[in-house]
Amino acid sequence: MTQFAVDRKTATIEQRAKLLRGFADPSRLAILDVLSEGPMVVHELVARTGLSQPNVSNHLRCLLECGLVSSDRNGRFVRYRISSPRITTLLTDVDALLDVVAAGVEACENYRGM
Amino acid sequence: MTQFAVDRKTATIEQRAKLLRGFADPSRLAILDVLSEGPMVVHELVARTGLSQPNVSNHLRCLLECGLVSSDRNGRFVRYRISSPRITTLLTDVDALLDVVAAGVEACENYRGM
DNA sequence: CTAATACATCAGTGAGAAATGATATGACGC
DNA sequence: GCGTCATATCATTTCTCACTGATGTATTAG
Repeated sequence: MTQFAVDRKTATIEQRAKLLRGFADPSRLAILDVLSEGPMVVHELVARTGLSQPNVSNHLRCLLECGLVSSDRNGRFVRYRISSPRITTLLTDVDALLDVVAAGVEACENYRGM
Repeated sequence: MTQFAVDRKTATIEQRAKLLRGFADPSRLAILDVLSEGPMVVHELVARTGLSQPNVSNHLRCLLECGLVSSDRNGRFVRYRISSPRITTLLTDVDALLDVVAAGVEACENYRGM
């Protein structure tokens, strides 16, 4: 039974990893952070994040395909917004966890140096 | 003020990305998933996850440095456990978000195929 | 003291994604 | 129609990380 439980969850572990990869990038986190203040068009996101325009567009496409943001076109402008409040909840919990493990994360040598 | 808020958060965006990278790997998620059932020694984790022993040790070191797990030695055995209930909360939120965006995540072509 | 077990570390390799620059599409003003 | 602005796509380069296999260290048994 325990073994079966592992097998059953293994299927969704790949999904979890894929979803978390969607979040685990400074550029996308910056975009989501700005979008948490409200819907915004692309050139505003470019200005607010300091990222290049193609870069922002690429990340937005990624976030859009994954369903993390939604968009609606108005003339030349495309406005993006966070698609679900559960995303905000998740990011809030990340910050809550960082309150506990921030020092350890800072010290962790395994990932690209900050 | 808004600009300052962005600057203030920019510092922690790197932390968030780094923390989320710690989660965004199938092997580490599998380890955390098994550990959510209770503390366990390394060779049990190896058996339960099907990963190689050096691989498990490497990921455990990563998780340990980041403060996501803690360990205590007992003779030849080292027992690992999840360090904070907030980690479980976070993983629960991931599953809750997947309930909404699972289809989009599946369809997303940007990351490594499953 | 020797061997075996449990775990950790290291170097090398390969896959994959992030950023950039150039370019393409699409909509509006003139 | 023409130029321009807003956004999207593409190709290339670079960098990073996950896995493997071999080896190192610690602890217990005999």
